[in-house]
Amino acid sequence: MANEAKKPAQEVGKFQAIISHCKEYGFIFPSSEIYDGLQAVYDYGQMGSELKKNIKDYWWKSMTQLHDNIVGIDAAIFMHPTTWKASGHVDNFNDPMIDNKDSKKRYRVDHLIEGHAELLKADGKEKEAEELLAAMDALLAKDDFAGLKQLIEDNKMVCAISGTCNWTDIRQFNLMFSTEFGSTEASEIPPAGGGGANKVYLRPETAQGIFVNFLNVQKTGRMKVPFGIAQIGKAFRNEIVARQFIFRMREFEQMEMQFFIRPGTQKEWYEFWKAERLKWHRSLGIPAEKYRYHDHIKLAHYADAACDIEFDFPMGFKELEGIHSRTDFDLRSHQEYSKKKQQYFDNDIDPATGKPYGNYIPFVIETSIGLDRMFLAVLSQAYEEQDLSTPERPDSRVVLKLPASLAPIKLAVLPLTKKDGLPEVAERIMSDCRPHFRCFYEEKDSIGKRYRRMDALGTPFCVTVDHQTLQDDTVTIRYRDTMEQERIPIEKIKELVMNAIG
RNA sequence: GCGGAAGUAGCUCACCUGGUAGAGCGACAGCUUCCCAAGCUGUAGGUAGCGGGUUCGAGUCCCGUCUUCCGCUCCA
Repeated sequence: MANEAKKPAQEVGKFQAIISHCKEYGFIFPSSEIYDGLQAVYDYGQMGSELKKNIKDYWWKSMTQLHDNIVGIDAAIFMHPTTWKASGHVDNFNDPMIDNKDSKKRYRVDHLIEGHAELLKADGKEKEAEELLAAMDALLAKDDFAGLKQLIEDNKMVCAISGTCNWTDIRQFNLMFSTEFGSTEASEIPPAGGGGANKVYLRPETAQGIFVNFLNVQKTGRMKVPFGIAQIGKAFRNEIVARQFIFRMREFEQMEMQFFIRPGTQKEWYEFWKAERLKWHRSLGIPAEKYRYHDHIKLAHYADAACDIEFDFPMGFKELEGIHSRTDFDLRSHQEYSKKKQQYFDNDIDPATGKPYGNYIPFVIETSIGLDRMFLAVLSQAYEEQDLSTPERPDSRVVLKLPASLAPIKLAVLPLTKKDGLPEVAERIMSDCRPHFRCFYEEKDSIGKRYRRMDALGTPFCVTVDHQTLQDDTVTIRYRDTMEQERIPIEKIKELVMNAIG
């Protein structure tokens, strides 16, 4: 990843301010806060859960409703343990680590040993290098950490920084959280199919729920390639360093879509979804310069092309969404492990041969966006501290310029005073609008104070009922972003808000 | 994981050299106010992160621990 210039202190301050704002106005709370919190876990509050849900709905609708060839599913978080063998998560993401006690530098054990093997080769000791790597593979396969440490010490492998051979014991870094399946602990009952048979994982990505249901959906939905399956759901990953608020959490939510295509067409579909996804982001009205692509050079084990859509967060440009060309890796792997064919029969005529394309394992283009990251992107883009001071007196406001379609509350209904029959009129407006979108009624405090409170929550519209309303059935509508207001008939309110929220 | 800083009311902070906690904002109830916060009255809210030690007495000194933030490291 390209190195970013450090954000100025002002931006760091803005990030802090956003975090505080989130807590103070009921968007996001630290998990289990009364017990000092749980590292890298957060709860969404009364406002945050609305905003989050609106982002979800916006994505879901644009993916499924607006694409005839994409359907949604909601797969379970628990999956058969073999799923994660097939996906490569068990083998590829369980990295034994070792620390040098002098330099405090941490290494992946395999990287350390492979590095040493390279040195041997450079010395012309090809045979020794091969033997070393073979010994490592054998020990890794057995999870023999003591043996691996012995191997490192026997070969006098030293830390590049400290130059010493003073190592800690080897520890395992587990990407996935695991738990016990069944009501009895594993130790009390004999494992059904070998050791650890009762161990299940909390899924580290939602994608596998889609892959294992590929044929279910294709057949029951009579889907024809190319088609997509979308899913929104929780995923869980142990993070080495989990920080930066909701940007990197241990429990997070993904919005993924796997698009199944004819082999050989992956390049064009990859480009298609790359462009399509950026279009989606821009449709929210966020400026284009806040986004950029970042192509991956080093690819994950399942991909033949990958890029991120990065967003200019308060702490710099960071990954928001990934678009990956996953080849047929996942379906092919599931076919091998499950012994169930994961093929699709394509009846379309191949112009090259004049015959149907026939049976094949589809290739896959994945779009995967972090819902929590999207939340943070939307919020940090919307957050603004404004200085409204006049020569007479200082004044300021905090406003969330959220897209109206995403705002937790769409309309505030405010009687100018709480007597003279104004609340009764306001209540009528509430009853009229409540079924259609989220409204908020407030009669306490001065009108200005109420406007500012709504600004802080990102409410795009406030209507105020005053004495003139009693005469001519009009109200003042006040716009959040411009703070301008105008007079409109009561019967126009609903229509105006509905148009704005799409 | 390493280094640095910080943890006192919902928020921002004060209490200097140890004597059983204060302010502003916010919240709530009311008054006032007829269109953009900080007008008036009243009320609620803290065993000073947690544990231990020193002391007649600790928010204040010492040790430990947890959490958060900043930097470095690491990372799919």
